[in-house]
Amino acid sequence: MTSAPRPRDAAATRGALLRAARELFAERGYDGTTVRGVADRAGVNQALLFRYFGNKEALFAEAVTEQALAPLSEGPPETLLERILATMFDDAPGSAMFFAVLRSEGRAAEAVRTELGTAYRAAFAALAGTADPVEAELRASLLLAWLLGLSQTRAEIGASDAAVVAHVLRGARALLDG
Amino acid sequence: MTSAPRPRDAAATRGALLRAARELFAERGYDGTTVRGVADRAGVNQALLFRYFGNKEALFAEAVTEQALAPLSEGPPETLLERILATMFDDAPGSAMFFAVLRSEGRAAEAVRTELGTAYRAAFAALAGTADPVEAELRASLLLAWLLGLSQTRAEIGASDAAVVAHVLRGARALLDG
DNA sequence: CCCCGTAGTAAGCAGTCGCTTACTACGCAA
DNA sequence: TTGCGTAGTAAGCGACTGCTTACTACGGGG
Repeated sequence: MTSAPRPRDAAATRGALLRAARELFAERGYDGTTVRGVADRAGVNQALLFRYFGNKEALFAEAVTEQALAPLSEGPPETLLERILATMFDDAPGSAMFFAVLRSEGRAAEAVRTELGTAYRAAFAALAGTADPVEAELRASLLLAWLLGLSQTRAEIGASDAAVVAHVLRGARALLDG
Repeated sequence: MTSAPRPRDAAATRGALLRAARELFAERGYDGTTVRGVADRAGVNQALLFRYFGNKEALFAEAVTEQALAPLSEGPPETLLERILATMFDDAPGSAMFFAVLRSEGRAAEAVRTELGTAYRAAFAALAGTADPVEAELRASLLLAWLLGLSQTRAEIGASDAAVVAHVLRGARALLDG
């Protein structure tokens, strides 16, 4: 019952590891994700994970950063919030990547976290209805906090996704406009 | 350099463990807190922690539940939000107990988390400006999510606490009133 | 055909986790 | 004074963590 060895395809193996890592990091955050878990889900020997990525932290950065930044450049800034909310209530594996990063505590994921946080804060600040940049950034920070909290309590909100999205959109608009 | 043995005072030892546990759980959440860390901070042998509380989960429940529910009965409902925000930006150790609970992931802390979440959701729902109970609970859930997110990103919000509190109070009012 | 770079594997190391066990020693009651 | 319940201690168990090492075996270039 010993499984057949993996085909010798380094690129495919790397890709499988990245995909598995995205799913698990999104699901459980940094600390809650295990390198053994990633390797198992990818069907890849654990040692290969370290050969290709060096360590868990580097795997996290590579697996997560690009995809988490994607919504920023995937459409017009005015629809950023809608698109984020859509991925948040999307059940596709690894879709809520952005939130997995923010949720990941510990020093390990901190670099990625501040990078992401800064980028999104700037994007939201640009949407704020004020000329004062300090005020704009504050409003953006508050919105970011809200999104983070929503992503974490989403399972316990006993309302339809559509209703939640509608409320959040309205509240966010009010928040950004002061 | 062996330290003197602890005086034989079970109640004091138990109390020291509870205090240390509250500080660490508030600081690092459930998973991030170690029973060894709690025992060390309390200056108590690790085995005593298990004698008095059974296991980590029971220690968490006993240390945290009562204190986290305190704001609900400490003043009039209309000032609940103000009081929560005050403790959130209070630097006293273990003051943000409520948020430590919500932040703690994993099945272990789940019982306490849902208990707390339910209680606070009900309290906020009662403050909502709508007769529809479903709508009220939805607004309460969204507010709860916001508070959770704020407690986690508070360190990265580069504005004065007073400004944040003012914004949140205003936003929360708008959210609850629809 | 053989050699060697490299993809893949199996096993295990050191450290940490929650938790347990076996023990010492204090202090009150008989 | 002796006995016993219990507060406190030291050590370690098994499981799990991130990571490493020593190895096998595939496959293209000389």
